[in-house]
Amino acid sequence: MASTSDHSKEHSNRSSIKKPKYHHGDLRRALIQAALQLIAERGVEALTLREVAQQVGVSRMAPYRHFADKAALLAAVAEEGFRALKAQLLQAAGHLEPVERLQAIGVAYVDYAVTHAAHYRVMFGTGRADPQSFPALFQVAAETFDVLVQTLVAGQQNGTIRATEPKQQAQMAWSLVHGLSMLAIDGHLTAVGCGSAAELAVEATRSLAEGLRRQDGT
Amino acid sequence: MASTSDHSKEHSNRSSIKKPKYHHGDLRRALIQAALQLIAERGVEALTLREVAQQVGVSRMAPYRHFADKAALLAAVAEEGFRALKAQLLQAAGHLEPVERLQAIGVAYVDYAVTHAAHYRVMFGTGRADPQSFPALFQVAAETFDVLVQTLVAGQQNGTIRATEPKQQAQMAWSLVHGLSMLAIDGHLTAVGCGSAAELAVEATRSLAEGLRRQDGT
DNA sequence: TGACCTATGTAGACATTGTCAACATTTATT
DNA sequence: AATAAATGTTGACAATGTCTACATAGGTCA
Repeated sequence: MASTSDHSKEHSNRSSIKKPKYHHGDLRRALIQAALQLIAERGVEALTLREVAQQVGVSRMAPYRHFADKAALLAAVAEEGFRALKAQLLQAAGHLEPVERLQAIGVAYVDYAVTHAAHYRVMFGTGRADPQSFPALFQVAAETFDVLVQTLVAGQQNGTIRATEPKQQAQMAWSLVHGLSMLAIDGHLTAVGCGSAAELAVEATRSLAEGLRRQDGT
Repeated sequence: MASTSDHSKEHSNRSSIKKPKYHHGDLRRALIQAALQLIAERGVEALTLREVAQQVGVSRMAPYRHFADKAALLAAVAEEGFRALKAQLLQAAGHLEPVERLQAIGVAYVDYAVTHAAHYRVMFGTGRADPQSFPALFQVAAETFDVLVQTLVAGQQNGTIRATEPKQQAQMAWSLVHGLSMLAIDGHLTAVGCGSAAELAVEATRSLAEGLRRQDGT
C-alpha cells in the first residue's frame, strides 16, 4: 500500500483525503480537535488518551511526542476554548458603546458557555493546577478577561461607567457570567425553573450594567 | 488472634480505641469522612476508592455495600458539603435585616468556598450528572439556594428590596458568589492581583445588595 | 550521493484503578 | 437453634496512563 503514496507529499495538509503516512503532518492540532470532539460527545470524564489517538489513527503513545501527559492535552484544549471564547466576545462587542457592549459581552459569554458546555467545563477544570504549569493557558485566559477590562476602561473614559477600579469591576462582572454559566451547565438553574439561562443572562447583565453605570452622585 | 477480641463488643462506637471488628458500625459515615480528608489533602482527581477503603481500615470492595460506585460516594461528599454550607449561611444570616443579611450571606458563601476549596469543587463537580441520579444532592443544594430566596422574599415584604421575581434575584446573587468562588479557587483572580477574594466578596455583595435595594422609582 | 542526527511514531510491559463474582461472617428474625 | 439479610473479604479482569526500547522519516552535511 506504499506504492500509491509516491506523489502524495506535494502538499501536506491541503489534501482533503488523508493518507496513512508514518508522519502525520500536524498531529498536535489533530489530537486537540479529536479530543474536543470526544469531550463534546461524552464529557471530559470519559475522555481517554488512547481513544483520542485511535480517533486520529495513530498509536497510543504518539500523543506523548506532543504533550507531556493527559493533563497537558487538556490544557491545550482549554487554551483553544479560551481563544474561541475571546473571539466570540470580541465579535459580540462590535462597535457598541461601552455600556451596551458590556451587556453584549455578558450575554455572548453565557451563550458560549452553554453552547459549548463540555468544552467550557474543561476550560475551568484544569484550574486547580498551578499557573506555572501551563503559562499559555493562563495567558489567553487573562487576554479574555482583558476584553472585559478594556470595555470598562472605555466606559470610564466615556464617562458612562462609574470610576472605581476597573479590574475589580471586571472581576465582579466575570464572576457573574462565569457563575451563571456554570450553574446553568450543571443544571442548578433549570431545577428552580424560572427562565432559560439566556434570559437570565440578559437580565443579569442588564442589572450589572445598571449597577456600574455612572449615576449623578459618582 | 481472635482470642483477644472476646469482650470487645460492650459498646460499638463509643470506645475511643477502634478494634478491628468485622462489622465497622458506621462505615458509610466513615467513608465519607475519609474521602473528605483525602480530597482536602490531594484533590478530587487523586482520590481513589481503594485508598478511601484502606484509610478506614476496610477491604477495597466494602464501600460498594454503601455506595453504588465512586460517583455515588462523591455525590454523598458533595451532599455533606452543601449541608455544611447551608449551616454556615444560616449562621452568618443571624438576626440581621434582609439587606445586611444578604451581604453577610454572600461573604459567608465565598468564605466557605475558598476555605474548603477542594470540597467545594466536589460539590459542583458532580453536576453534569442528571439530577435524577442523586436526588438528595439536588435537594440539599436547593435548600441552600432557598436560604437566599427567603432572604430576598423577606426583603421584599420588608419593602427594602426591589419587588421583582425573588427567584431570579436569587439566581443572580448565587451566580455572583458562585462565580467569584470558583474563579478564586482556580487562581484566576489572584492572577490579576487586585485584592483578596474575601475583599472582592465584600465589595461584590455590597454592589449586589445596592442593585437589589429598593430605590425611589421601583 | 550516502552517512548520520533528530523528530516522530510504534509495540511491549507494568502498576493502578474501578468493579464483577463468589465466598465468609456477623446480625437479625423466626 | 435455624435461617435469612446485611455486611465485609479475596480473586480476577479489563481499561488506562505511562515507562522503555525500538523503528522510521526527513533534513543536514561530508
